[in-house]
Amino acid sequence: MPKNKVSHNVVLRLPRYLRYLEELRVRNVVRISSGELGQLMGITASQIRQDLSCFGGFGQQGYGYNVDMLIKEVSDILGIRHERTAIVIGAGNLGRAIIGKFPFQQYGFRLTGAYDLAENLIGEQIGPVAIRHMNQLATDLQSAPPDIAVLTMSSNSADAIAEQLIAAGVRGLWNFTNVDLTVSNPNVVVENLPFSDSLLTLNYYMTHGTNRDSTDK
Amino acid sequence: MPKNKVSHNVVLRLPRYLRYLEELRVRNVVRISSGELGQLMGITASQIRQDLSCFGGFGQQGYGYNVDMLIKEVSDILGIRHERTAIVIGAGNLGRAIIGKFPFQQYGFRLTGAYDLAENLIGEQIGPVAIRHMNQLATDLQSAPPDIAVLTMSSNSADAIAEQLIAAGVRGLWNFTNVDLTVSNPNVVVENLPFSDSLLTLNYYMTHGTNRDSTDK
DNA sequence: TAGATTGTTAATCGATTAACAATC
DNA sequence: TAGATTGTTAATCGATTAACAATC
Repeated sequence: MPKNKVSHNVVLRLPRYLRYLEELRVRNVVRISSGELGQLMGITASQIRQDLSCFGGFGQQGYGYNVDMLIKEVSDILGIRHERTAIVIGAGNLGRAIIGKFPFQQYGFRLTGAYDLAENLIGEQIGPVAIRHMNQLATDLQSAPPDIAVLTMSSNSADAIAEQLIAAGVRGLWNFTNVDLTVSNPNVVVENLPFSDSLLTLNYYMTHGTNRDSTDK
Repeated sequence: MPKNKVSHNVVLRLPRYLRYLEELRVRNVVRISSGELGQLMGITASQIRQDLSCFGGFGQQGYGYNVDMLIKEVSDILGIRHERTAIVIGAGNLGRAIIGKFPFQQYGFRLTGAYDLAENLIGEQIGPVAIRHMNQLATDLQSAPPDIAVLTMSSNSADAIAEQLIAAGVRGLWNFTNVDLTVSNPNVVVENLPFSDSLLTLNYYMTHGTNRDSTDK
């Protein structure tokens, strides 16, 4: 569908566009120009138009973009239309937070299972799912592998479990453990989200100053 | 301390260098060349040398880099040496996960408080801290504002609380809510970590294929 | 219509990669 | 010493910004 090559940087900005557009919709804003949106997001109007033009012409000269329509378009680009299934591996506090609070539906996902090793958690109902024991995972995967798995268990089992999931046909890994997963299968997509990297980035700028562009002597 | 301008991209890679180096140390690897490290991380040797050279010459011709020494240097660059204090706002599952599991110490932080609105949580001890009521925050901030605050409460109070924290002297915000915080004060650093962006990026590549570079017809 | 704003092409800027002399 | 690998300069590549004709 994309007209040209779409750079990774563009892909990273798309979800942010969507968030800002949804906030505009909440505020009952009907139309927005690239100039206004850029000001809101702290980026140039040029960049917005350039980014969107990778996927089509969604605006109108002299008018700008219809917020509702652009939300639909960006959602489609991000694949939200495809209903996908997800399971969560690990029902500790992080797993619970994600199972209970994360709005999977809003992003086109349906939560179909959650797994943990701790006996005392098995059977507990959180949000839409009941926690099952890890030793049931293999069987469950065989009957109906989910599209993605959310990894919130401890880092040391990450590689082995990832391998098992991929062998069963899981096509996406949303990885909250602190080890980068690298997967050879080119049909499997991995998104690593190491919290520590984010804190260290914060710490860097607290230490060296936030003047990313200024001429520091 | 940095010799030249340090681009944001470089800063984003530093924590990842640190993670890989620490893994090498665990595996008792004493020295590593930019070539080997690059292969491990999936980036070019040139990039590693270029990145590190922003901060100094840490290697040795014909030898490469001493792992231990480079860990120290990168840690220093990232400001881990500075002992900093942190509080967590919000003691729901996500807050608990972070309070209980995140290795703040390893990154130079000391957790000094946690706050929530829910009466039934007040006083509960998690890891090193006892949960206090949000209405004590103002007083606590007055006597000893922390260096950073970790925001894990619901998005709708984010702006107001951020403002309160900054007014009290907090210099860094590690923001897990789903709204971007933008802060006018140039001395305050914000790191937004919206989970949804990450899931949508995953979804994009699942939808369009992961061939970031291949010539897609 | 006149004004506003798009999509796109061209110009600029910055980041990554390649190359190599220096040297451990 | 010969081989390996750095730090750095130069070349390439890609991403962002600027400009503008097209047009709602």
